[in-house]
Parts: sequence; structure tokens; C-alpha cells
Amino acid sequence: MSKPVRVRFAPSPTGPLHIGGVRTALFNYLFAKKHNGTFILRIEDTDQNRYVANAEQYIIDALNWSGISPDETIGKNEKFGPYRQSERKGIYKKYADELIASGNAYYAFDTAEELDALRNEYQENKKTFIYNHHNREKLNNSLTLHAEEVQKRLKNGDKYVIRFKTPVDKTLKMQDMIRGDIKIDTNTLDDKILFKSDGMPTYHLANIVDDHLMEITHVIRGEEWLPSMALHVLLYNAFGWDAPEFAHLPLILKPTGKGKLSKRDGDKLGFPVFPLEYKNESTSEISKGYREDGYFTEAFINMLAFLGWNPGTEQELFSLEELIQAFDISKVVKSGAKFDVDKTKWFQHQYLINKSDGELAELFLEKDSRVSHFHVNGNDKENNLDYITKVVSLIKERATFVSDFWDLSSFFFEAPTEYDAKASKKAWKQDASGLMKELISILSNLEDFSAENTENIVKQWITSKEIGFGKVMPPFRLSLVGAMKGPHLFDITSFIGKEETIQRIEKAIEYFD
RNA sequence: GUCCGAUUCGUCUAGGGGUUUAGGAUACAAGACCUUCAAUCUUGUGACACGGGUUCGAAUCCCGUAUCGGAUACCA
Repeated sequence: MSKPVRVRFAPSPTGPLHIGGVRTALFNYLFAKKHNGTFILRIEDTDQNRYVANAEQYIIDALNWSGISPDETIGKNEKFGPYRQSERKGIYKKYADELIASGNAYYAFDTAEELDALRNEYQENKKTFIYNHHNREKLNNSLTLHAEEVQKRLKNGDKYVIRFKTPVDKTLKMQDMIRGDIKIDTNTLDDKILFKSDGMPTYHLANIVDDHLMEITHVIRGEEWLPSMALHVLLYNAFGWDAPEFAHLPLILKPTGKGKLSKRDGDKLGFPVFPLEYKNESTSEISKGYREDGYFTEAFINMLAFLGWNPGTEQELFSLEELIQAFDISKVVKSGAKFDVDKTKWFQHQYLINKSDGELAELFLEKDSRVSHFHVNGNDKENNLDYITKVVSLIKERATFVSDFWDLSSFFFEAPTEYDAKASKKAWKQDASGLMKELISILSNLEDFSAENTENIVKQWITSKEIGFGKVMPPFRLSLVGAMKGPHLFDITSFIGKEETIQRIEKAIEYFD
């Protein structure tokens, strides 16, 4: 068909990448892989004022953790490098000059103050100042000044910017892979600055030049760029280059209320907005990350992929590989999607229960010092892991994160140190102590302490003596667990063993008497 | 203000003029299971923003209105 697919993710290093950015990167990645293409990371740091030192590394770390590392970037397959726009500084001026020579751009000497004054003046009259064909003939630029005057100012070292000379009276017809046909009247556009007085290009120029030089075939970016698409297409035309295809992704919105998702929403509603924890070096403020909150990257990516896209089938759980196979950019939704914490947790839960007990046990051991201090049969590591694996198999279905494990399983590792007050009141009635004493004598006579056998014997006892399950089971559970929760009671007894079971009941009797 | 975009259950969405009593997931509720809690399973509640067209027929096409979002910087 055509040229090999090359797409780029081009963030600006002004702070941590938030999940909207990760999703844009993900869709670029999926599109590239789907078409056997190349996924490129380019850092757009043309604004020196907003540069944040650790942001670039954060972006790279975030993509790595997400499993969507670029194929081509700083220090990796640098065929079209450099990949930092600040290091490409030298190449943009030439292209701006080319546009001036072809009559598609002009020098402008208006100062920022002059333009601000003009904007204010227009605003007072309830109008909007637009620097374009309406008034460019009246302002301070190479369209109005004599050629010698322009040369003189340039030689003099006067500050100037280079602006695009937007064509007049044209209707631009464009195509977006997600939105279809888009029409724009060029008269509504303004003469955007392409080259700043500090010698750096603006986003618009740098972006087009780099995309062309790096042979980008598809531009997949956020919806906030839709209004700039016309300018970009016009620029490609002015240079005589083929424009890439465009796709503008919908925004990710706040879970409640209005507007796009912001860092504050996360703080307020208690979910992370960033993939990784981020520490703001100037304020020391720490923002939560999905990784640190215990989300698996598979769950995080699956959730993100489904925010604004779905394959049109009823399958919801997709590995990255399956996402690549199923991905179709034309199926991306056009409208913004509100972020949903519950759904995110559901994805995480699904991935957690699908992991093997052994793998989860190792994570549990690695991440929770309370378990790693636990030893079954002395110091035998294998027995220990084996025991924890079995515990995990009993409790994982009720957990969302590995960090939930301890609360769900502590009674497998240590006797309860306190008894839940509310549960105690309900479970431990007057006759409980007596019944528990009887229970101890029954248990101590047992040879086979397996879950099945213990259950059978205990139930026989209860039925034959017509005591009622409601009188025995609650205090029994309370003794072992300390609360009215947890897995099947006889699974617990067989796990902790006869001796420990009896000890715990004795302890409870002592406590309540 | 101007320009651009969007609008289906609370939320994410399926839907491309008749096969739709608008489907799925999540959330919520009830029941089952378990004499615990959760998970799980079953069932249920719940939506085409509004108004006009076009058409035999519209969630689907067109036009308005409303609402929301984005852009309107020598930021990206």
C-alpha cells in the first residue's frame, strides 16, 4: 500500500505525564504495532520557561512501566535524531526563512506589550483581537514596512517573530481518522507565530518540521489540537509536503461534575491521576501513582484502552498483545469519557484473581513485611512459600490489591490479639464459654484434623446434642479470627492445626470470662 | 464573544433507517450459596438532551436550540 507506519508521542516535559497522556501514548503504540510500524518518543521542549528537570525521565519511566516503550527515541535507534527539540534548535530557522522567501510568512516587530494593549482594547469593545488578514496590513511587520526598513531592523538586531501568512477566503477540507470530514474557513484563523524572538520555534513549526523529517505517517494526539489542525495542514501545503493522516482523541473527563480530569480530582476522590508517584521538586508535594497504589500494569493499560475505545465485542479483558490485534482507530469514540474509579478497580480485581497463587504469594511475601516475618516450620523457605500460596488461594478472590491480603489473612499467621467489639456482643452469649470448653474436648480427641473430618465431627456433635449451629459457630469463628469474617471455618482450623486451634479457643474463653 | 467539536442507563459503551420490548460491562438493589464476611451465580432498577423536518418508517439522516468540552499566548 504505502510507506511504513511511523507514529510519535510528543509530550512537553512540563511535569508528570498524566493518564490522559499515557492513553495518547498507548493509542499511538497500539496503532504502530497493529500496522507493524514504529513508535517514536520525541520530547517537545521548545518552551524553556516551562521546562521541568525531572519530567523527561518521568515520561520515560512511565512508558516503561506501562509496557509501551518507544522503538525510537533519545539513546535508542536514533535514526532521525536528536529527539529533543531543544537539541534540534538549529534546523528550524531555515524552514521559517523558506516560508518567508515563498511569501507564506512574514516578520513581525510588534512587541508583546503592544499586542496585549490591543487585545485589551478589543475586549473592552467586546471584540476579539485576531492577528490576521483583518489587520495585518495595519501592524508592524514586513508586509507593511518598506523592505529597507525591514532589513535595517533585522541588521540592527531588533526583536522579531515570524508569523504565518494565512491564506484568505479558502475552505479547507480535511480528514480525521476518528471524526471524519472537517471543514474550516481560513478567514477565521489567525497568523500564528512560527518562530519566537528568543530564537526558538513554536510548537506549530517545530512539530510540522519534525514530523516531516522523522517521516511520521499518522499523527494521533489529544482533542485539544483539533483547532490547530487547519494551521498544520496549511503549513504542510506551504512547504509542499505531504501531510500525515490525523486522529484526534477525546479527552478524559472528571468522574463527577464538569471539565477535564485534573490532578486535584485525584487528590479529592482518592485515586491516582498519574501512572507513577511524582514528587514536585519545588513544592515537595507528592502525587499518588497507579504503580504505588498497587495496580498491575496490565489492569492499568486495559482500563486506559477502554476509556474512549472498545472493540465492539463483549470481551473486556485484553492483554497488550490482544489489544494490538483488536485495535482499530476508527472505533475510537468521539466524545469525552468520564473517568470511573469503580471500573478501574474492577479491572484490577480481574487481573489479580487471574494471577497464579504462587505468583501472588511471592508478591505478598515481597511487599508485606508482616508476612515475610512469618515462618512455618522454623525457617524453611519452601514450606513457608507453600503455606502462603495456600493461604492466598483461599483469600485472593476477595481482594483487589496485594496490599489487601494481610487484612484478609492475618489469622492464618497469628492469633487474634483483640476481638471485634460488635461481633463479640453478637457472637459470644452467656453459654458460649461452656460450649467452647466442650468443643475443645471434642477437638483434642481428634486424630484426623483435616477440614472435612473436623467439620463432620463438629457438626455431628452439634446436631446430636441439639445445640444449634448459631450457638457454636459464631463464638468458634470469633476465637479463631477475632471477627466475623474470613474463609470457611474448617479451612482455617486445618491450616493452623489442632494445637493452635485449641489454644485460640482457650484464649478467647479466658478473655470473655 | 468568536471558531471548532461532542451529546444513548449514575458511569464506560454497542448501535451506521426497519431484525430493538435499545444490547453488554460497571455501579446499585434483591435472591441463591455460606449459619461469618467477601467473592461468585441469578434476577431486577435504569438511557437515545430538546424542538422541528426528511421518510411508509429515525437512537441512526438534515436544521435549529440547549448543555458540556476544546481553542482563541512569542504554552504545548
